[in-house]
Amino acid sequence: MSKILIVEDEADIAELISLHLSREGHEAICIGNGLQVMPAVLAQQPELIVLDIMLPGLDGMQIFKRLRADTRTATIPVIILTAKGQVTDKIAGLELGADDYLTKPFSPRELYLRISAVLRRVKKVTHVSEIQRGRFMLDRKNMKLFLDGSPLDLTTIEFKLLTTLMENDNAVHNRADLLRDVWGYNSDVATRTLDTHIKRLREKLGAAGDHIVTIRGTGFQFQTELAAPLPA
Amino acid sequence: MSKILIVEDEADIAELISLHLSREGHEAICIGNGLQVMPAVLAQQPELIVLDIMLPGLDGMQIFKRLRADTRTATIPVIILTAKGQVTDKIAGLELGADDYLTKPFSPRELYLRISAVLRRVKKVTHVSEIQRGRFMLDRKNMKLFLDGSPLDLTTIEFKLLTTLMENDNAVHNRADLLRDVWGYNSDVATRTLDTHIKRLREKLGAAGDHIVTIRGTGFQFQTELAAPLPA
DNA sequence: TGTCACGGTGACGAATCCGTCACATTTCAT
DNA sequence: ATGAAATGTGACGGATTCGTCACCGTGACA
Repeated sequence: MSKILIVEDEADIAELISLHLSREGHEAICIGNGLQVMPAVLAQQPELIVLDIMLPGLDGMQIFKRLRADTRTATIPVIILTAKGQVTDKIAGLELGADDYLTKPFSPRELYLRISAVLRRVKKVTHVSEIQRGRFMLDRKNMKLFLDGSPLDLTTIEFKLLTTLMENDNAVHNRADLLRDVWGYNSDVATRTLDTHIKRLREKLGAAGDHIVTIRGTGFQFQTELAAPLPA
Repeated sequence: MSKILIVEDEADIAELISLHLSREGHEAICIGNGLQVMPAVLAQQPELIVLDIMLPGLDGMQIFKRLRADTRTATIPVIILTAKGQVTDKIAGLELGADDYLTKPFSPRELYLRISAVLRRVKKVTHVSEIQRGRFMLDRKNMKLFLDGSPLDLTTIEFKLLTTLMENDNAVHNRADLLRDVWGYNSDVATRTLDTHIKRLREKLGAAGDHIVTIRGTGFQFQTELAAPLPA
């Protein structure tokens, strides 16, 4: 969850991006490309700026330069949007100062991924390809799961579901979130499908399936450390 | 130059390996197969472990499992040595977690080559879940490929194959390496299966399939930037 | 130019995967 | 205790995936 400022003149594009980002859990603020950008940045203190650089007017480049020149804003990461075919030397030179850039048309999903990448880089949160949770080890790179050191085959969906649960272990994942994270938001899969896959996962995990806990009325949870059963 | 820990009971073999490795510019440390392995690993922090798994006693397997179970050592690549004819189910199950294995007798040269291969592979591991290569963007986390910003569905194997090629783009991947990296060592898939999947990949990539280049007699290569066709 | 090995391609059958449904079981509020 | 809602479970069929094979095209080399 990060606050992101979108500087974009085309209202529909801005809205599309904004919608997508908020759906992914970010806070998106949109403003047009103009003189009011700097004040907005100072007021909002966004963690990242998406800047559409309208090349004809070069306004975007001016803004970008000013952002970099001002001590208060110089460290805010910027992702630059530019129309296709305008990846000129001007951009190429400028790009060195930007954290990333994207040419239109692009998918909102891709922008989101770039944003995630930049934020992760900036926050210095290294993304590890293996995640360890108690007896479990998830090897994302090879799509393998190890339980107590021995490998276990999962299907694509099972792996993704378990990964989602384990990334935030001991947290409650509600059904809607899980469906969105695993299947994507526009998927029309039935909510019961989730139950089926949970069941299949538990089956494959054997006794360790206990780690997947049902939160009735809400969703599911991966408990790395199981609560000890109460003594009788 | 990498620090390599050799766990081997037979002193002459250990010495042979050690000698050869140091001659090739590595730092080799030898210890016997026993309880002191884990402490040694933690103390030395080797970049790779060569583990002789004395099957009769199963000690090696215990050690290997412990290595994989411990967060501090789970990511250290391990090459397993085993006597010929002991490639049993036990090994087969275990092998999935190892990075490579070699049956005795073997030539020091071969071991060195395997070590180099593993180190090369491991060191190239980007801890970023998205990798960008020209017009392509691989999203490992979501197993998606973006071509010029639009998403493209790949199957598990296709994704893994392409990932392997793209991680070391512009390098030649020979058939044996690809088969091992994508399918695992013990897989008995025919070499032609690789061709079929290459074909399927190219198909899905459409015109951009050109980026997958055949190196006749050797293997395949992913070229991020295509060489411009010579003018007539 | 002819030969042959290597890689490209289309097809096919088996296996797996996956979404859905119906029914069973559990949980919770009343 | 009872009924409704949520979840567990087994089964089914369609879709996808995958490995293999036979045949074809092509490049390398003599």
